[in-house]
Amino acid sequence: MQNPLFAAVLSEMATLLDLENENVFRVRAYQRAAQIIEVLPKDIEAMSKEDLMSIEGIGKGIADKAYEFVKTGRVKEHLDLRKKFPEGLLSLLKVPGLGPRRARLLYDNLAIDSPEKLRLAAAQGRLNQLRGFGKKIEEKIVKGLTLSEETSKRILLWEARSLMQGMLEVVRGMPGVVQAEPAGSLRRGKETVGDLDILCAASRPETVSKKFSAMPFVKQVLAVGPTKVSVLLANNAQCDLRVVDPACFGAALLYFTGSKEHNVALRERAQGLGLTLSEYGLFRLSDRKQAKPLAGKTEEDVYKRLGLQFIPPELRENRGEIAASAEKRLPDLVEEKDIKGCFHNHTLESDGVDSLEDMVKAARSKGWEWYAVGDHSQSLKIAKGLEPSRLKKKLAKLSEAAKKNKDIRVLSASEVDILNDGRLDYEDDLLKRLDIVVGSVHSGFHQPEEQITKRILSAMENPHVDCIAHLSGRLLGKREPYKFNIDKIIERAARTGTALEINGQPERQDLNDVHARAVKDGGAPLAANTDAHSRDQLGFMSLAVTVARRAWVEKKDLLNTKTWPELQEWLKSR
DNA sequence: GCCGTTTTCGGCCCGACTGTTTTCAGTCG
Repeated sequence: MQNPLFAAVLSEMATLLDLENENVFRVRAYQRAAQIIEVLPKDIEAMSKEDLMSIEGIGKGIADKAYEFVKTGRVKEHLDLRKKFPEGLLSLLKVPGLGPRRARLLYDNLAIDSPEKLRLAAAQGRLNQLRGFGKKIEEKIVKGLTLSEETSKRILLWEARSLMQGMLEVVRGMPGVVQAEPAGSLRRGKETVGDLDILCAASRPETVSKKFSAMPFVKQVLAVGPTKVSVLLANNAQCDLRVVDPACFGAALLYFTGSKEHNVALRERAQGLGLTLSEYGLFRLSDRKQAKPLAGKTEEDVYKRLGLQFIPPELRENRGEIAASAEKRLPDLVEEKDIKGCFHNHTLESDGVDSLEDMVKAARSKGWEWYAVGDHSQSLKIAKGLEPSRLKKKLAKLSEAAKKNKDIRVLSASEVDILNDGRLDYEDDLLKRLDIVVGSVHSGFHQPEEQITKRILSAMENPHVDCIAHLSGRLLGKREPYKFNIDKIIERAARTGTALEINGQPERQDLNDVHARAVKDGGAPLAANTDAHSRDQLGFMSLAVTVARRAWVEKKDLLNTKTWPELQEWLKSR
């Protein structure tokens, strides 16, 4: 899969062209193309130039470069551009407050091409000899240097949601606040969140923004105006609060939720209709003073006036949702209330912390109809994986639990390692006795793509294997995914009817949204699992469902929306 | 660089905040 690499090349070209002071629209075209390629479900290697050019935003220029990249592994113009600037200049652009114009000034006049040189020059007071660099800018950049080191880490969605909960309570309790909602990538359910965005409607905006910037949890105020505040929280997470009039809350929520690309596409659509859209509402272009909004109180109103179905926030990434909405063919996204059970959970027999009885009790209180409990297999020693003798004992315990719990069907399961050579960690006659077998890769992460792919493919060929867990093996912010061929795996999963898991652990969220959508489009079954290691972690189902929604997944696409009789039928058919 | 029931040339989303500026450029989302 060359797509991520080529996307990175395009993105860097955009930055370099920007440094060259190229036409901003040319720069934007490269940025846009990079974003498109990054989430393209099809491998560019397998696409013709015509295929590529049929995608909106990709023309002859980019298609030619894609062809060059696939063929030679590089793009000549990219290398030529790189020669013009030293490597460190690109890292300067990551400093908050430093964009291409100022970075170029620093480089041309003071030969500054790294954060270290910048810090030194600032300390020597050499910055303010430059035109446009006053004392304040200098201060801002020095602060930004430290800040970029501290805040470069994105927060996991799970953590961000719980932080947001607290902030919302505070904002909603402020005098004059009518309404407050989370916005930004958190509302869209992205796997990680760069900052926390809150939108609120209030009668007197300036008192809210003032009050907010003085809250005890605010460590530093980055910017404060009458309607917009940016602060750093105690944990170095950035939080933006925007205060608007209740009459335009919908337009503002739309704008503040993003994504940026979705908003741009919406505004372009508005223009085509002779309208203009901003956070203040939808207006006629002829209404210069924006005196009479056509829509703005709710998001639904704005979409409707643009001739669109309401688009759920999880889909707002400009990945075809606007066209689908215009043609009234948006998916009916799965919801957490549709979930009837879960395939992949652990108990204290291996590396969980709660007993089988407690896990079942927790599953029942979620209203599930069935629940599969499985621990790790013998090879995973670090997690106290079960040898065959212990597994057999556990099977007896499970059938006892199944007898005791009439209102929830307790199923026997195991998370079985796919060994380095592709064999499974238990013999077939033992696997046969389990209701659900979940196959996982927990070792050999550094094997070449072909070998890991082969292991997973051969596991799927085993008729006892029902589901493959956390396909990529990634841990967000800690471990990169190993290399595997997603197309081959999806094809095999569709043929063998093996489900691919959407794992709800906050660090995994694996499959990711792009892969999960490709699985759906490829006709293979999906299962949303908590991979819970404690009672509380059954809550991770909400994360798995969020990923599924971002992947355009409907109720019918997820195995664990099946009722117990439906699931029985599926198990029998395997 | 991309795109076209106004156009193959001339457009290309929209606004807030900041700082250094006497009217606006740069950055950010």
